[in-house]
Amino acid sequence: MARPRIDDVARHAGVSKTSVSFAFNQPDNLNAATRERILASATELGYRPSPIARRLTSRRTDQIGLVVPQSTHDIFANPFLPELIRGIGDVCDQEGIAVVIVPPVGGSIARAVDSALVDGLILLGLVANHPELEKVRRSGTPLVGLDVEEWEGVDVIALDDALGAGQAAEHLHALGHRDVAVVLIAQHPDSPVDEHHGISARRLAGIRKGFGLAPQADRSPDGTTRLRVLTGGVSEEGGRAIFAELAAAGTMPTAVMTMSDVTAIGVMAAATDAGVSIPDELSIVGYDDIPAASWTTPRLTTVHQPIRHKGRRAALQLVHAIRFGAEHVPVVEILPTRLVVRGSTGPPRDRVASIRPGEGGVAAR
Amino acid sequence: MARPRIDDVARHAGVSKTSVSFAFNQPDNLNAATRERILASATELGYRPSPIARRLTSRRTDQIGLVVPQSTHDIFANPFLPELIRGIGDVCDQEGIAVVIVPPVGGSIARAVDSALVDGLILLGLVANHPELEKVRRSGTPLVGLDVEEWEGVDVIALDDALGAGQAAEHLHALGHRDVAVVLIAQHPDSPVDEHHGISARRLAGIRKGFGLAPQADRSPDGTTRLRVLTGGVSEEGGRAIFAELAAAGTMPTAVMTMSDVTAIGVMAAATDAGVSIPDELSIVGYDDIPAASWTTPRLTTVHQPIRHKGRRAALQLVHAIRFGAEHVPVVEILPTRLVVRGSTGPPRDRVASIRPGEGGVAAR
DNA sequence: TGCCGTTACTAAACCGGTTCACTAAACCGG
DNA sequence: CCGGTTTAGTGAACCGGTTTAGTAACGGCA
Repeated sequence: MARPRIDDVARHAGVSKTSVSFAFNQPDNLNAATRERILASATELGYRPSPIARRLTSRRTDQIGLVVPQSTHDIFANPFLPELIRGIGDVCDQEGIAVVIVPPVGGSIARAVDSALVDGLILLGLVANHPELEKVRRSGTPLVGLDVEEWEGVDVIALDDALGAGQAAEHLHALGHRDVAVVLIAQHPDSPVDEHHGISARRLAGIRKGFGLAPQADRSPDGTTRLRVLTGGVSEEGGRAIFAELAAAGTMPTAVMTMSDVTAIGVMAAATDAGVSIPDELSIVGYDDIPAASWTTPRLTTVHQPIRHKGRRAALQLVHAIRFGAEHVPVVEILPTRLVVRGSTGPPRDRVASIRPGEGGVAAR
Repeated sequence: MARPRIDDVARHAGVSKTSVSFAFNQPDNLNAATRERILASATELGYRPSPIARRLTSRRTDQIGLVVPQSTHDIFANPFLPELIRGIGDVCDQEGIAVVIVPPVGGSIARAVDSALVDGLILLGLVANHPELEKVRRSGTPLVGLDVEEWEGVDVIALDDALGAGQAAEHLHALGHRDVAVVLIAQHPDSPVDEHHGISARRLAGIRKGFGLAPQADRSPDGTTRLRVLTGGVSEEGGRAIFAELAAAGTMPTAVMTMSDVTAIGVMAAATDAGVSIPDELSIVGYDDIPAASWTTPRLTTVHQPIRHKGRRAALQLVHAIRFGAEHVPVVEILPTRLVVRGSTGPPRDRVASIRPGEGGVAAR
């Protein structure tokens, strides 16, 4: 009744287990008749070589892991992830490698990594000072870091975060926005955003520069320009919560910049529900340029990043690192971003009236 | 230089390998001092128990596979999938089980399944007469089928496809639509849709009934009602292609029904680009009710299905099947669907003028 | 002192395959 | 008919852990 093993087949076919192994893996080593007999026995007994045992000798799992910093439920609320996986899949499908999602187990990324059945890992959204990062590196598995700072001996595929966010900030500044909410990424809702590390910190620096502010300042010396720095979850709901927070604050900013399109879409949806017109009463800028960014009305102004390409590059580097081991030379690759101006940004309302009544959106796409 | 093995640690710490194993798995079997010494040796040598070897004795991989009928690239173009995975993740994260994406390898699902490193499989989008299905079942791994017909000895989580699609059809019929395009799912672009099996066939049957047509008919006897049955890819691009196909056909239908929201969104985007107003000139109905269905303007009328719940149920049944083996009793569960009427459907234009000029949409969130 | 139950640890078997080193028989050219 | 090569197949070692069964040392108790 138990799963038949290779010895069972060998006995049934009257051969050694080596021959059974050959029948499946190196048929040319066997006489055609013998091979058929073995395969027939295997079929009759319902035998299939154990994938695990096979992996033990090959010492490869033919799997790579995508390490994400949050639960599967939360992380897949962001359409960025599927888009990234599409890129990873382009490489992995080709190579016969399966992709495993590796969320933290019991809150610990290191523990998840230690028990993960993979030949290599793509690390997503980990800040450089993450306490478990060094442990993960010591695990010995090949790593590719996405959106992390340069990292000794590890491949890194990242963006020029400050630049992309800075361009968006300049765009808003040029339109006349002086009171802008900036929504950073709340990774763990309870822990505050690190001002010195991570994606949010780098982008915030670019944004301040784009608005002509001093490095740590949220207001200009003359008080005319003001940044409201908030944090929100990366999901539609997170964006809706941000809008509610802003609406409850009394005065609304004239624009909102988010670190992800899905958050921006949430802000937009909540604004629309509340009868706030976009972009006249509120301009919204996203980040990523996921497909859904052009499904909204108005379409979302956002910082484009080549998500699928990023996934492909990460997978390619990882496959190379796995294949060539010590000979592999890690790469740090900064991918280009660009601001895509669509309909969700325009001059703030008080200036609209004096320039062009009616729709103040900037046409695009 | 090679990865240290358990024997290396044992030698270094001056104990047997059993003790090293204990240090990691059953610390209570060891004197505290010994345990610390072993762990120190392990750290010094950079030792970590091989996840594969571990799995060989435990005979569990602690992974489940999500078998998809297309490439990772194509399948993740549909936001349905991430939503499903969120549900699966709710269960798997809890149970310490990782989720693997299992696309066909070299076109063969059976081959992918045979080499998959999993304790069980969730099968997505496979028709009951799929040639490899029986092979997959014989692999002996626990299975849960999503959206398949009842299947001997296998858990099935599905929808009442005919009912949900039928309600949408009735809705369009009641609005006055008589010339409607129905976009079925093109699984393999080259192979025609099976009229008798699979999701598309079941839904089409419901649609015909909803329009008052005979079982195999695409026109009513009096010729007033007409269904144009097409197939398209499940992606925004697929939807855009469908619109192009319709636009090239000379006369446009007054409504389009699709089998997925993402296709509907593609149709809507292409229509908007072409200056076709929705729903006045073209009504659009989707299927699934993914989050993005309410990000469009107008919001998408669609058949809601409980996607995340479906994922959770599938994962729960699978975990149960894995845990209880022969004692597990397979279940067939039909989840409810409901039509959600939003803004993308309205009376066809020629009737709009006589009823209510201007926006003809049916309001809804 | 002798018996028993813990505690701490170990040798050997086992998980289910693949690979290495080797042999017996068949074949082949000179 | 002989030495050398090919074909077909085998037993044993190995992949890297866990588990089983057992032993030695020690303390407690009658």
